[in-house]
Amino acid sequence: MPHKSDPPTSDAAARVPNRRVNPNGPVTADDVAEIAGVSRWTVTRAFKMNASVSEKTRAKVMKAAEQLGYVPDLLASSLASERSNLVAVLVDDFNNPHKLVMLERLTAVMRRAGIDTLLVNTLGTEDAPTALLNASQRRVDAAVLIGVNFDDTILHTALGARRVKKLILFARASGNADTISICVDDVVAMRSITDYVISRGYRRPLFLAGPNTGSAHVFRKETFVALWQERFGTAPEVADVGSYDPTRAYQVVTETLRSRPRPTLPDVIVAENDAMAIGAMDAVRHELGLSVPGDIAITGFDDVPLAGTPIYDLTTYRQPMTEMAEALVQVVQNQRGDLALQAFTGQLIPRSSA
Amino acid sequence: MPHKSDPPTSDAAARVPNRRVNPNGPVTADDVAEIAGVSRWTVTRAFKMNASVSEKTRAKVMKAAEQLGYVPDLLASSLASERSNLVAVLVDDFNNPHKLVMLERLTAVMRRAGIDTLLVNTLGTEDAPTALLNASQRRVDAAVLIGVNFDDTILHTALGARRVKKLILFARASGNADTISICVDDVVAMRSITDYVISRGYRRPLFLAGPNTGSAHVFRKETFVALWQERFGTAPEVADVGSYDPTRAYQVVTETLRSRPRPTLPDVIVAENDAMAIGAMDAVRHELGLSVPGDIAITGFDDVPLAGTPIYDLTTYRQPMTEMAEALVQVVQNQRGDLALQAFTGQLIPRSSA
DNA sequence: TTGTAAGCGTTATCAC
DNA sequence: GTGATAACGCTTACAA
Repeated sequence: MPHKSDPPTSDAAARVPNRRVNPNGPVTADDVAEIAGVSRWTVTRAFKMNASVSEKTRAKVMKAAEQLGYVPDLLASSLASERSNLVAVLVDDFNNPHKLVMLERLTAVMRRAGIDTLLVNTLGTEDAPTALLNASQRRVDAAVLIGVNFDDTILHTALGARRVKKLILFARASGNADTISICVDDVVAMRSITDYVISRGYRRPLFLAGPNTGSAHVFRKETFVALWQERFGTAPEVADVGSYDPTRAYQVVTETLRSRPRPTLPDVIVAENDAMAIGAMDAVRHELGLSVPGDIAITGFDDVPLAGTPIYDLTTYRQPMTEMAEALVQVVQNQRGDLALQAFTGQLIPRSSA
Repeated sequence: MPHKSDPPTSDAAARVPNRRVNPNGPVTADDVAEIAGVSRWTVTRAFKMNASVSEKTRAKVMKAAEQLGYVPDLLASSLASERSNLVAVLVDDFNNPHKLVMLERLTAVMRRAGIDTLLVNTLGTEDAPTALLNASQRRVDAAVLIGVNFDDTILHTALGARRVKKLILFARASGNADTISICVDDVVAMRSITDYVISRGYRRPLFLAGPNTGSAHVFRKETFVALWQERFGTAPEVADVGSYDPTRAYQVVTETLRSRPRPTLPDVIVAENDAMAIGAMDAVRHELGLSVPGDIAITGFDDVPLAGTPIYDLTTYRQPMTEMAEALVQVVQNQRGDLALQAFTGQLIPRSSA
């Protein structure tokens, strides 16, 4: 046993297991074990919820731990076990303020569940697979995509034999059957928006569509068009903005409507999300000199903070973020792994813009 | 040597080091080493930048790694070494859209430097110490505070003997000498805003102040008041909003100015940040029915995306986020650890609001 | 330049 | 309910 031969160290105590050489170093479970007079494993158990430890022993351990300032090392724990309690959240679009709302809910709910968040900026669409690989190197329990331009087919290919255990689309439906998706039911949501718009008497809608991504798609445009067609027999006008950028929406609305005779203007703009709705409203007021909703009404989707301000007061649709985040936690913790798609129902928030 | 006695496994090969028992498990450096015909340590070296490996050996290793789909395990690496290349970013205020800009810059710059971001939602001010402790359990190389309500004195106390190696305040000055702070020089910034306001002929300012936090303070109000006093011999009017909330700013501006005779109204509102400036502008237009800048001009601070839109077109001050993020990386990587305070200079962005 | 042996601080397994 | 021992996959120190 060559590795058991006499070490060159002068101090024999340095070789004795369960004895700290450097009393100033980080406190480990061994230190606590020694003080508490139990084994290291018992210390570990005391820090777990469902472990079989007698209350007496646990109290003894906790006292020693507090005394020493011991807290379990999550890194060592992750290495030794199958779970890291770490989830990567990949974001590729930091322009939409709704991302901040999502991040807030996600981090709050996950932290309460003992899950930490690795925030990964994909630095542009092309980089997403690399970002995912990077996250996998930290052994995340799951990777959550809350961006818009991800193509989960590409991601799956890129992942290949990698060890990202779960790939979850958040607030976005997936065309890919083996990708878990947690989102609102776009059909239900658009139906309630469409019903509202119709009930308010609007008859010349302009639908403002966002980016047309591959599989991580929202089905809002398709749904609205289908419902309108079904109801009135005519297809509604659609303008493609191409991205969820309010500035682009501003430009597209301006270009689309600027030189039109008044009677041919839409009476309502139905935007795929609030960011575009806000850009559209700015354009209607600022560039076209028209009033909202007097001349043109507007609806959005997401209920970003700005939508609730008196300036915009936007009629929109709110997704149940907390519920969705809680579902995500359950999926990560394997309490709901069977469901590939989880569709939630949000609520219409009627305000004065439409 | 009891632990070296015959194992119950039927296959003797399972006991031989450097040989995989389960060929389907995760690929380790040992696997690559075997294929490449080198030692595990050489494989590790090949994946480091400044390691002393011959190009030939490295090529051999990389080929084997690619073939096996090997990537280094950052968790194991962190456990074994002193560096985790992981930085915790603590946020306690997800309402300010500027946070999204900061997060974008921070994550982008850090990721390019090989540093991953742990996003920690402090769930309210009281929870900050717990959040920090939580981050320390992941052995982060540094904790960055980009919130506004942190009191780094409390944090320091709470930290005590914990192993958060560095505590860094980002975009916020510190009153605490042993806390590193990376931010713009508020005095320089406010001087350029004040000079601009004065040069445009405004003489009846209203300063809109944010929360008055303990040590993680901004010195914008103090600076503006001092400069104005110095220049005109009179103290400018100040209204305390108490938080960086546009809705609060909206209310405060409305209440403060609503019933005032026109000649006593301010001719310019200098807000401590864009969020408040935007709320103020909405109030001036919507509640007071006045025009900007015709009746009342407005300036902000941060240059959030919304500030650049035609509706607000806000005169503001832009912080050099990328530079600041790069400085942060250098601090984290110990290339600048000597500096306690790093003050950057941003630039005034003149627009039509003032 | 490359290899060997001993950790890093947990968890897993299986005894007692 | 509790304890001993071997992983987990890498880095450090030192030897070759």
